[in-house]
Amino acid sequence: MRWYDRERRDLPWRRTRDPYAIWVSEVMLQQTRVETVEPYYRRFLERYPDVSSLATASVEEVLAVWSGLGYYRRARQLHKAAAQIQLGGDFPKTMEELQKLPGIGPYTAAAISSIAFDVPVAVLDGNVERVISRQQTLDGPLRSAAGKRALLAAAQTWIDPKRPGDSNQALMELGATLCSPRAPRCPSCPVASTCGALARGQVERFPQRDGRKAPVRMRLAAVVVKRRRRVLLFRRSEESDLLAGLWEPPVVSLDADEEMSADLRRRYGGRWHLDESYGAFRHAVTNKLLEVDVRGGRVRFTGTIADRTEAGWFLPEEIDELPTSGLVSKALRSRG
DNA sequence: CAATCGTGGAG
DNA sequence: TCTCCAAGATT
Repeated sequence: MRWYDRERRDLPWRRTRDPYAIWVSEVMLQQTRVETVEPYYRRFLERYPDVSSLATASVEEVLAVWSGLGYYRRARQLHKAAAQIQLGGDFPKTMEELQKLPGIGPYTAAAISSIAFDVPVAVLDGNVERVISRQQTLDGPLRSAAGKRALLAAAQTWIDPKRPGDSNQALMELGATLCSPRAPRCPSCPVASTCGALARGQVERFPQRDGRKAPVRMRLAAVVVKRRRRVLLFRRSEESDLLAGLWEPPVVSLDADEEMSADLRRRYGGRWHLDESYGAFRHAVTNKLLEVDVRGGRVRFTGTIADRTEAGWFLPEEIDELPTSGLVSKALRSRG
């Protein structure tokens, strides 16, 4: 705690104890770095300063403000939960109440509960997992339920009942700034003298890495079509597993040839041209549309335009108000 | 339990 | 350029 009081970063969500603000920050911080979250947090709270303003906004607008932050389900759930909170009256305080809200799991519930309401419950996030597993030399299967329980129990012993929120944040701060996954700064660590992994000279071996599946690589080309300052965008279907409901320019897979059956490739080849009306590519000869369905990394051909999503032409300043992915919002904003 | 959801920075 | 993975939740 002495180390934290001395070294803690001055972050916007550490300047408030408003449960709503803490909640927003915690959801944004899920799997997302502090530096990335900061500007989004400021913008979000400016636009939606309280539960009521968020609850009455449209999902579309909330998604637009969220554009570029990723994991868009979080924005939908935040919006949905705001409505639930407003109906319930008081802001939920306990782990149990908080976890009933969409988008709030064990970590976020403990974080809000301890930081905003002084409830002495430990959080278990990636940082705490790493710090504890190193300090206690817990090399077991961290992914298992039993492993999580052991870590949580250990984390709980670090909680200062007088300052639950700060002790949680201290552990996370340690993991984020010194006890990093790679190249940890052990010489500066306040608990170095008690660290089991350091004593063994095996800090970077903790926690045990889990075998990760190789990602599917896709080469995609986004085509920016401009006509009198306006840019062509189309809207992904709400049912899409990926970037559902978000706007984007026409996108085609550069690996389409590999996905095409040998037969189709022989007969139709790659003579596609952009169909501006539908934001897809139409084959020069067959008049078929090339629809890019990113689900499963597969490209499909469709013969109809019936299931095309909405399309439109937008001015650069209008794009800010649309729900888009980071690729679109950042690229189009910076390059017009 | 394991897969899935976006994006960006560090090493 | 490439790998790893971050203040996780959900199914």
